[in-house]
Amino acid sequence: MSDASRFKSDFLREFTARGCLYDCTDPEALDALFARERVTAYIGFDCTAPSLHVGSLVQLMTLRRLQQAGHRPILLMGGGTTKIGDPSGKDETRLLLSDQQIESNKQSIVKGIQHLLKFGEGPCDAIMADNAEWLDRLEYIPFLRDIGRHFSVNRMLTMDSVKLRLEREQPMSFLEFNYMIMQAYDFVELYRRYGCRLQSAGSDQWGNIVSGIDLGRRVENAQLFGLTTPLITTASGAKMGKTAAGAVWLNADQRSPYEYWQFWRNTEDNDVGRFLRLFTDLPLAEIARLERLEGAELNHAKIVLANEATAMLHGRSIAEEAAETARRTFEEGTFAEGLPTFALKLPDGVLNLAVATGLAASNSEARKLIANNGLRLNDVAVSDPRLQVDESALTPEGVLKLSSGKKKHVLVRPP
RNA sequence: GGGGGAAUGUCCCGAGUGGCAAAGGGGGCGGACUGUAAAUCCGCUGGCUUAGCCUUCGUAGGUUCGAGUCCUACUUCCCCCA
Repeated sequence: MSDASRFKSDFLREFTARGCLYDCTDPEALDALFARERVTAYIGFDCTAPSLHVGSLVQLMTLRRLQQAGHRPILLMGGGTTKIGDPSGKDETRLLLSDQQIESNKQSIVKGIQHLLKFGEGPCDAIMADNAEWLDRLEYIPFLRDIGRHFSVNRMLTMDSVKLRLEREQPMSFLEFNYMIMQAYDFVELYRRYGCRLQSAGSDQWGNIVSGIDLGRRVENAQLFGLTTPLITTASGAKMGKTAAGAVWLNADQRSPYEYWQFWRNTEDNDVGRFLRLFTDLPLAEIARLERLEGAELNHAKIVLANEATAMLHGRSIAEEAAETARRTFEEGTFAEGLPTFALKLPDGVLNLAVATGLAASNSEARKLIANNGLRLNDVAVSDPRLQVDESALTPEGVLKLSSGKKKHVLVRPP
């Protein structure tokens, strides 16, 4: 699947060369379709949280690359399917969200990723849809007769999303069992509404995609396609986008642009080239050059990666600010205004400050951090957990820098 | 319907003779070494007003000076017989 030269279409050549392609139904026919006409394609995102995280970035990049190659992407928000919950890859049923929660998550998600795609009325402007528009209105009996009859329960039981749950003896409700059918129906509905021919997603969605393709053939006699991207892990094998502090959210109000920049800056050496290809728009030749850097020189490539990834999500000037904050903090070791800042009243104990700024989860954890020589106040290690911090500790700039370890720094500025 | 087994530190896996804040991993955090990398080594890893106190071993009761450990009931899951 990695040989880009076998494709004729610009999109699939580029997509493959960047390491985005995992699997594809009928690659030859899809390639021909891409080469021949403007293709409408979609990816669905459920609204389970107020923000997507880095784990969804490959999918978002797919939509972006489709658009760049002159095709038309559909961003499908799962306002309806989120009410059911996707069982794929999960051992346990997810908590059900309220309709209001789903709606508010949807708004927030869309806001967070607006820079990645160009929406509008043009021929390859992105379209936003919400499957609640059609799923909420389904009538049970007609739906079962028109759509349900095309699904074989025997076959559904063999799909990984269901099979794995059954094999591991984890309960699966009938509600979740229906998720696959809803997703399949989405594909058909998007075909009817927008002439959508392709669904893309992560490789764990293969079964759901194929179900949609089958359904399209049966009810619309349409030839639909599926394209999956690899599950991205780091070179050390960890799932990407999960850090100790939790998921790497895309929305700025959950993970500041500076922290987002830092996330990319801390990429492992062995991931730099791959991540540049997957997560930036830089030309492949430029990436090849950056990737050849060795030793400490590779840090330059990581900075480029952080700049590009942050600029794409938040805009170029915000990325530059983040880069400058990082440069001042790490290269000069000085105070940088762009660090996460907390307004806290000042005569206070260090333990309280560490907890209030999120550097420690509890007083006990803060004590342990101090015992391990890991907490620093204005770059000086704190040795006494009972230390009281007052205004005299403020720098000339009127702030206080508190650090946990070498990398996590925050500022405290009294109100 | 009958019989047997399992549930442990709210990240995961997992040991646990009646004295247990509970072995050992993984993961995570901190330190050393570095390049804000990896690998390696060391420390920490329930909470609090931290020489002490409080809350934890599926749920609810009970026996005991003392229960993760014994008894009873319940819940969920696994295996066997019908």
